[in-house]
Amino acid sequence: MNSILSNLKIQVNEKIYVKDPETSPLGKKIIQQSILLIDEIGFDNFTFKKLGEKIGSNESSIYRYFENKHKLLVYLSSWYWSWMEYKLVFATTNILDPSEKLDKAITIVTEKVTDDVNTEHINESILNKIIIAEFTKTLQTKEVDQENKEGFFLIYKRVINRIVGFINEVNPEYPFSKSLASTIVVGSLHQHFLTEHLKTITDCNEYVSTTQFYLNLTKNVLR
Amino acid sequence: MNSILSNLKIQVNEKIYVKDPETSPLGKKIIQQSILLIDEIGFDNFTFKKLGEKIGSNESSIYRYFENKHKLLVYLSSWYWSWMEYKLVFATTNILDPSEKLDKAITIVTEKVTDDVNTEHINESILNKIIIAEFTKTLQTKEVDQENKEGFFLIYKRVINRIVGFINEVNPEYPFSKSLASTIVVGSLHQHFLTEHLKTITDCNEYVSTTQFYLNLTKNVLR
DNA sequence: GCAAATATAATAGTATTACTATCAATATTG
DNA sequence: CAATATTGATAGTAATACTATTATATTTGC
Repeated sequence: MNSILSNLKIQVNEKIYVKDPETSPLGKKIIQQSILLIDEIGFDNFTFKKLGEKIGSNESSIYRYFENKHKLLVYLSSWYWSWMEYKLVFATTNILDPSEKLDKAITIVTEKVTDDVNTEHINESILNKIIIAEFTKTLQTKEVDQENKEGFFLIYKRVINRIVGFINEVNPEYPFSKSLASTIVVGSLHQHFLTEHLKTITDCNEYVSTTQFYLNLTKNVLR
Repeated sequence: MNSILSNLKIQVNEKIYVKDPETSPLGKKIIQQSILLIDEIGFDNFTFKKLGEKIGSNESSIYRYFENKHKLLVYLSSWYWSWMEYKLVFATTNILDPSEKLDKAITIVTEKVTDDVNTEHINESILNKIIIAEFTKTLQTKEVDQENKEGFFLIYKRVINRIVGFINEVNPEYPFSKSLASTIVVGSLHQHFLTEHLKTITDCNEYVSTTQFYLNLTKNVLR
C-alpha cells in the first residue's frame, strides 16, 4: 500500500473550510498540531487561541482557514474517512470471494490504526484516537440536517455504503445491510472507547480485538 | 406497569448534583424544563442563563442544584437509565424462557419511548430524544475516567450488565456478551439518530423498526 | 529585481459563556 | 415567631468565540 498512496491527496468538501489548509505551510501546521492538541486536552477544551499559542501563530490566522472548531473537527473527520476509504478500496480490489472481501473491509474499519508514513503532517494513529473519542460530536449538533445537505458527511456515508455493497454480495437476502454496516463502523469506535475507559461493559481488550467481535458477529448474522 | 411504578423515585448518584432536585419545586422545575429546553435548542446551545429565563428563576439558583450543564446532562442520563432499568426488571420478571426474556429486554431498550404518565415532571418521550441526540457526550469527555471512578455511569453499566446476564442465559458459550449488549444499547440510540437525520445509512424507518434489526441480529448471533 | 498581490501577525474590541460572591427578600420549620 | 434555609437580584471576573483593522512579511508575476 505504501507506494500506491505516496502521493495521496485527500479531498474534502470545500464548504468545510474557508481556505484549504493543504495549500500552505500554516494550513498544514494547523492540521498537524490540532490533531495533537485535541488528543492532548480533548475537543471540549480545545480553542483556536490555544492552538495559536502551540503553533506560534495568531488566533486570527487560524480563523482564515476554519470558521470555528466544529468545522475543523468535521474536516479532520472527513480526512480520516477519506483515508479509510482509500485503505478499504486498496485492500479489497482484486479479491473475488465476497466473504473474504467483507472480512478484509471489516478488519480495515475496526482495527486500531497505526501511523501511515505517507502523509507527512498527519499522524493517523492519533487521528484515530480523536475519531474514537470525538467523531459522534460532528454529527450530534442541531445543525446536522443543514450540514448533511451541504455534503459534510458524504465521505463517511460513502465508507458505510461500500461496506453495504460487500454485505449485499455475501448475502443479498439480508434485509439490514445498511444498519449492519453503520453498526459495525460506529460501533467499533465505541468498543474501542469502552476498552479504554469502561472496560466492564466490553469483551474487547488487548487479547480479544474489536475486529474479532465484529468478524464473528457479521459471519453469524449473514450465514 | 402503571400501578407498580406509581411511586417511582429514581435514585441517582449523589455526587452528580449539589442539591437533590427531587427535594424542591424549583429542583423539579429545573429537571422538567431543562429536558424541554435541551430538546429545543440542543445541549451545545443550552445554558443555565437561558434555562433561568425559561423557568423565571435566577441563573445562580440553578447553580445551587448543579455545578454545570455537563453534570445536569449526566443527571438526566442517570435518571433515564434508572427508569429503563425499572422497565427492564418489570418486563422480564417471571418470564422463565431465556430467549423470550432476552427478546423482551432488547425490545425495551431499543424501542422508541412514549411518555410514562407516572412521573409528573418528566416527559420520558422527550428525554429519550435527548438521550438519542446527546448521551455519548456524557461519556466522551477528558474527565470520563475520574467520573467513572466516582460512579457517574453505574446505572448505565448496570443496564448493560442485566442484558449481559440474559444473553449468557440464552447462550453461555457466546464469548462477546458484554460487547453485544453494549452494541445493542448504544447502537440502537445511533440507529434512531440515523433514522432521523442520515436516512441513507440505516434500514430502520417507520415501517422497519430498530427493535426488529436488533432482535434479528441477536437471534442470529446467539443461535 | 521590483511592484503588486497575498498571507500572516498584532492589536483591539464585542457579546456571550461560565461561573463566584454578596446580600436582600421570601419561605419553611421547629 | 424566631431561626434556618432557600431563592432572587446584582455585580463582577476570566475565558470563549469571534470580527475588524492595520501593519508587516512573503510570494508571484512580469
